[in-house]
Amino acid sequence: MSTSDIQGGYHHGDLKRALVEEALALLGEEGADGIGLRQLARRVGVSPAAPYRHFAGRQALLEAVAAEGFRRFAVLMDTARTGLPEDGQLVAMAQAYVQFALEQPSLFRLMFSRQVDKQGNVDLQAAAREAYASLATAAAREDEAAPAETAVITWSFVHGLAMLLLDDQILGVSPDNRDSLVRRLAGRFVAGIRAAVAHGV
Amino acid sequence: MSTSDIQGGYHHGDLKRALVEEALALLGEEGADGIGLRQLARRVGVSPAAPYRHFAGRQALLEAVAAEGFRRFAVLMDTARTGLPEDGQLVAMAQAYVQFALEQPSLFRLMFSRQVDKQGNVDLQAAAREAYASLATAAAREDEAAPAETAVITWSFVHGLAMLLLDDQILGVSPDNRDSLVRRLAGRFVAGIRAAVAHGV
DNA sequence: GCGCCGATGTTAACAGTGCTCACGGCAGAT
DNA sequence: ATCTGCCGTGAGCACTGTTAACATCGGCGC
Repeated sequence: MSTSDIQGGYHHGDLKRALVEEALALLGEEGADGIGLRQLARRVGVSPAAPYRHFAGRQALLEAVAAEGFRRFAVLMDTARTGLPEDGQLVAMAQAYVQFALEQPSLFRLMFSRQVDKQGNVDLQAAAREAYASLATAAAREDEAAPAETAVITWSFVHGLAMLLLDDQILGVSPDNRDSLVRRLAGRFVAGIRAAVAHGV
Repeated sequence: MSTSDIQGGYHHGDLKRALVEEALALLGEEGADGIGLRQLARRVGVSPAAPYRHFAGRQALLEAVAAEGFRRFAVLMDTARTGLPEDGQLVAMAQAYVQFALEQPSLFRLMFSRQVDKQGNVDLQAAAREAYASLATAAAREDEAAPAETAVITWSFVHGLAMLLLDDQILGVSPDNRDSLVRRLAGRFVAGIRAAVAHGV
């Protein structure tokens, strides 16, 4: 009786999970602002106060959703690189990073918004770190002299690119040429790193 | 009688500006979520419905605040590069970019949040573009073969770095070593571009 | 089998919010 | 002096997060 059992009764069965899932579904339709505890409770079919048995408040619920988002993000990033030669992993992961951001814009925004507090939520913090781990590792491999710095630079570039695309800030980008743009930019960026490493900066 | 005149009367004088300024002040204290039209009206000393004479709604008010943020951002970026040799401008602007984000975290977040819609607000869109202009120009100068791509890559890197620092996502960063870290990373990034350009990628 | 009890749900209520609408007062143009 | 339009007021609606007191269920000790 652990996950989604006989939910037809006074007790729901697995309300906590149901709330998070419903919130994720709702995030696909509207932004994080439109996601409220009462609306969520209504959708799941419980009273407005029921969620408070499982979450300290709205923020706690949002943090649980964000943590789940980071877990899915981590899986996606890891899937993107498996089976590829080492010198192609970075570009592939950059594409996956951007793809996730654009396919789940509201979730991605929530994950990096101020509505969730990574300092005060260990679970969330751990999920976030894990998501970056594979990207950082691949980036660090490019530059054995200064792995940490190269990792941060790469991560910054990819994250920023995702953000700017999400904001539709880059001119002349349409859904069709977007993938190729990301591939081109990421390739160019990686080439820059390799050139710098090769010629000793 | 254009700005802040005799405000002691039935009519306020320059309520629109007063609301935006109060909102900016409030942003320094709490996040954008804590900023409400009623609270704002209360602080300024008008009735709850008064703001609706100047803004279509809460979102419009937030967009005006964000636009003002972009204008200040643009000034800061431009100030940062003036008087410097061309080959040092990029790093200086990167520092200014990050500094702005860290000094006004709530405003910066608002500027790039979904709460403001850059597509549907021409004023806001223009202010945003202007803010990036000088950074993009300086970046484009580095690579005459592919100026646009290099500009986007640089912009992505700087924006991502600011975001990650804002999120306290980068390990081992404290207020004292932060500036030097940004300078080092930005310098390294620029060196990468130059190496790639010099050796033809 | 029985009663208790903690976990989990419900109902009612409070304060606060965005937003709308009908109204009222001020100021400059006619 | 009157008219007109801008700008602020007040009341009210529907909604939200959150809390407190109460109800119900399932499992545990007896």
